[in-house]
Amino acid sequence: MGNMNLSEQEQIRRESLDELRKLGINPYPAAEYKTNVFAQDILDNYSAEKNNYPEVCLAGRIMSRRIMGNASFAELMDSSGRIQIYVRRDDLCPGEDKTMYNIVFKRLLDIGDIIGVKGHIFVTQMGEITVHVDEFTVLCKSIRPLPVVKEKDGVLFDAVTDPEMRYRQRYVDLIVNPHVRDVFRKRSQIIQSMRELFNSRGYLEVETPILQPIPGGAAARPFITHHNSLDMSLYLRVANELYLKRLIVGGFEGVYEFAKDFRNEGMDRTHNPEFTVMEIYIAYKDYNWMMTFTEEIVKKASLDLHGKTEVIFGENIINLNPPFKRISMTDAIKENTGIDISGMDEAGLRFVCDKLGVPNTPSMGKGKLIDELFGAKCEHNYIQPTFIIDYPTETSPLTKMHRSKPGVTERFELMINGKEIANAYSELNDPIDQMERFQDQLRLSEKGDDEAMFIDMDFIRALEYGMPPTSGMGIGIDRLTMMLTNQPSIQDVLLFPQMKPESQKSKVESQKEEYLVLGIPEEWIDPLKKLGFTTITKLKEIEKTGKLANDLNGYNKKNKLGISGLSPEAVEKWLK
RNA sequence: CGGUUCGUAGCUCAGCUGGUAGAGCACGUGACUCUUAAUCAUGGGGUCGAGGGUUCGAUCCCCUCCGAGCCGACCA
Repeated sequence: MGNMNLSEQEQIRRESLDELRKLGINPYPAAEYKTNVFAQDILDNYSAEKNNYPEVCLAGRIMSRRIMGNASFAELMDSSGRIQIYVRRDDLCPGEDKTMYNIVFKRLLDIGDIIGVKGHIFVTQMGEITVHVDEFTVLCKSIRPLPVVKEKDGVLFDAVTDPEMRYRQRYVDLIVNPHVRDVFRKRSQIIQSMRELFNSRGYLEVETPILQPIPGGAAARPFITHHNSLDMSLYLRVANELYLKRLIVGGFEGVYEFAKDFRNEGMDRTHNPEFTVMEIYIAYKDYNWMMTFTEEIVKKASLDLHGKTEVIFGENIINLNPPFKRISMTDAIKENTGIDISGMDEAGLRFVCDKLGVPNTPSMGKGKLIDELFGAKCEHNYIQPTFIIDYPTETSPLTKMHRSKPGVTERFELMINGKEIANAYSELNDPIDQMERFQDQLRLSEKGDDEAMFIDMDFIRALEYGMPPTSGMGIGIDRLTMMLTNQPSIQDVLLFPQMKPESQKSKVESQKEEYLVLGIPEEWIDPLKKLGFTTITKLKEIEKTGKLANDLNGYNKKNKLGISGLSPEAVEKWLK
């Protein structure tokens, strides 16, 4: 008896699994399978004259099959790519016993199965480099049918594009959409490129706490968790900034961390609750130096990835060749709105916001209003890389005051494609100023700003011992990857983007006897279950017996079951 | 959180004014020793996202819920 919950194809594959075992073939062998080549190597380097691949051994997943009488073709996909294989019955089975071809290869293997093959290379009449298989080994039987994607002349047929399937079952996405694997290889290359640069400068890669007693370093709603033995709340970090600066206090010249941060905010095309940021802090530097360094980081990443500094993003071509434009926030607002806000007080700024239709609330102070203005009217216009510099003091509580301009701080954000990619400061190292800024944040919080920062007294204590002048920078790895791989959604650069859980269907079913007891004829039990009445409880809930009789008769007719018809009265008796 | 579109076979999708669903691929069986979106013949496969309402009858109309996408709000 097959399992009711399995599809026909799944049942057939499980039967194949059993048959393999009966033939003495372990469908999930334990032993190492030694390969000596990847598919792409062969395709790139094979030469018929040199016969440079006399004996190959490779392993991969069967992606397509073209079965003929006594010889077949299939495609094998390994981590490098796909290669065609050719299996001929009399080569595979030189003796009398043709089981391995006739039964195992033709009948028991399926698309999705993983096998290893040994053989030699030849070129078909159609000119395709192909592995002529002398021997194959079953390495893993797949019992769930894989979506079949076909391709001709570069055009895909039946490609899996449903985002829900792609993100929930990323493993399937990675199997059937090779370009997806490529995006994640590039993501890794970007991180590698940055790490190489930092290490070559002698900066130290470190790890700092993810579970923090105070969620400092950024203004964002945190996730809260609980530590049982300490019996205290802990927060998942929203940033690692304050810990990295403690390490600069401790005497390291430069420290960096590729960090997962967590923010309990909304999700959209550029936001995921957990995301990756690279933060770096370097002693004796300022934000001007850091701008140049940031240019170098971005340029190198692009060169390492593409060999050039121009990248295509959507409809735009972005030029990542330094120097990038630098413009102060005030000038940016002037450039985009024609309004010069320099020297304006809170009331003046609020008037400007209202005039331009920028939403604002009474709890917003000067800095916040400027920020809103920039976010609503300017940010999206900076497609080419642009450093926006000199942010208002109020919204930059960890940043040093500007050396000459009053009311602003030495801070920059790098905008590319209208989105923030990086954020950096000349770090505030005056402990008394820092304490006052924290207290300002506390006052904002009391005024109703739920994004204001917490006060971290231990961080103040560290600054009191003295932190050298330092510049720090954080760069959003997800967004940088999006930009460099031309992906419009953050979900496309995260292997496992956050999703709501799938609802689990209950699989409880009533037994046959329970139906019989009610006087339901045996032949009607299956139709009842098929119509959704998998439990007696569900059946008892029905009120219109006429409809049920109608449904059952309809099912009988449709499926040509040949059961004699039911009257509504008979059905009514079951449910009395 | 609001607006909007969507959810049908393993996959990609049709489905008319409401009458219990079709195709291609995939799968089963048979044929075929260079195929490649293999081909030819033939067959099976569906609680039409879940629940409720209207109706003699709902994949279709109405309501609620679940999940997804897009747009907006929020997220400096």
